[in-house]
Amino acid sequence: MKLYNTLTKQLETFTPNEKNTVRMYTCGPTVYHYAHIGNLRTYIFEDILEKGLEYLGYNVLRVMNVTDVGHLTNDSDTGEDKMQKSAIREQKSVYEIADFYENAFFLDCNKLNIRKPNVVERATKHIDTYILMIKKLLDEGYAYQSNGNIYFDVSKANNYYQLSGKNPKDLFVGVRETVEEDKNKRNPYDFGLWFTVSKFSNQEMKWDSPWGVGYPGWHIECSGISYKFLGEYLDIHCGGVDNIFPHHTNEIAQSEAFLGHKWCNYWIHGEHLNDSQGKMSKSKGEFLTISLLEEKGYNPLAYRFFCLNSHYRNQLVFSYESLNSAQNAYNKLKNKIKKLDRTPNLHDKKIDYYKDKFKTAIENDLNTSLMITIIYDILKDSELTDFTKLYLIADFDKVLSLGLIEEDKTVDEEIELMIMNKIKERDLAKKEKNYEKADQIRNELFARGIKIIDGKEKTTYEII
RNA sequence: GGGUCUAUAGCCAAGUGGUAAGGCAUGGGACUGCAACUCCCUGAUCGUUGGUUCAAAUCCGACUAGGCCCUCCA
Repeated sequence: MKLYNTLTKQLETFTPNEKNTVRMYTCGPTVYHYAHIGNLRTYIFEDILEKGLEYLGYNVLRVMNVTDVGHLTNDSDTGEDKMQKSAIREQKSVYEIADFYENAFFLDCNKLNIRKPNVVERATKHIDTYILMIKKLLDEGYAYQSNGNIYFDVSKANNYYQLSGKNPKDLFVGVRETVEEDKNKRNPYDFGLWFTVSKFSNQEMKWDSPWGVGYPGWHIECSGISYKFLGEYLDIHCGGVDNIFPHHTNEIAQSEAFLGHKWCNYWIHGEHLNDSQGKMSKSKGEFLTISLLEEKGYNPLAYRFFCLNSHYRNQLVFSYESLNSAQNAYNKLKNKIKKLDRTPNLHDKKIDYYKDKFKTAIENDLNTSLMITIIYDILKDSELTDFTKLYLIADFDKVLSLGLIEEDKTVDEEIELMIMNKIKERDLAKKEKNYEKADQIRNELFARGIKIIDGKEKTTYEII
């Protein structure tokens, strides 16, 4: 399996620390608002990675955090905590907000067939672990206390700039003016591990610590949760590209300083979904959520299909034109699969051939577009029986999770009889060239979710 | 300014040195009373420009355009 590693900036053959087990950590959502479809693109990619690894025979242990504390809001409103801000906006406690949006997040994931990771942990539930880590970092000189807060000293870290590819000499150039300099830091890239002096007024979430009552820095939660649930050695860490710096960079610094050795071997990042203006955000343009797409008549899985048609490391531009095209293609594809004959008749001559092709696509840095093409190839292959086609597609859909194989919709006999009578009636009307009546029957059935299909030999129907 | 990524038909997109997958849309045809569904046919020399090579969309350089990051972000 080849994956692009941000750490080394190249495609690498993936080898986990433990032979058949993959320890994988993925940064989760900050639950202060609904996720937009751009956020969800990253979770789709991670879902494919997890399932792809499983398809190749690995046992994947996946952990994800849910951030329910302490992130700043976007740059238009300075010095407010996102959770706090939502709490004020919605007049709920920060914990109620977190519960609500965490739930909403997993509902969205569910609609997109994104499987929930084995372990999902709230940031606020592991304060003791962060304190333990920070203590050690202080003891070993990686961190320092300054004016009530604890900071990580970036100059003590090995290869601090490796992941982001930044050059420390260019530190100050171009740093945004809106960012207020924290005078307590020794080095401008130093980052907070624990705050007792809050930038926010009425910070609601606070915990006791050896350094006073306060709250953890943003980066320590992922290092802490990963350490607690996956141990000292991590195989894969994922997230969106925007996390490369500073979040993941800082995670590496603090985790490796704490552990005293290399922590994670593969850093895999998903590119963004953009709109015509550039990066999608919650504060700009239309706030695109899965629910909004549903309201507009789109199937969430058509959005998944849209994402899978491109590569996770390519920026993808969202437009309704593209989504329409994806939904069209998705429906047609499902339609073709629905028409396959389900009579058991396995003919396995080419099963391995297609499975190998599919594996190769996974191994090629998750080439999802190619995976979908293989489905089309199978459908067109006249050497395969329908049953074999269904078997293969179902097998591949374990990774793609596009809901390609639907359960047979059974119709009870009474209704079936009714439909057949209607069809007979309509055929008669057609024979008599009474098209008005024929169309009326067709419309009537359609309104009840029954679609008439006029074939060459006979008329059939389909339940929609 | 520094870093990083990208540039393939109307749109999405694969391609990792040997003469351009796939999908959507368009147009034509078959089927139909009409329509829908379905089926068949239909399109590009790969941003520009140098170079390496027997051979480049694929490697290297320059240029152009664009995205993202530079302590909020998937």
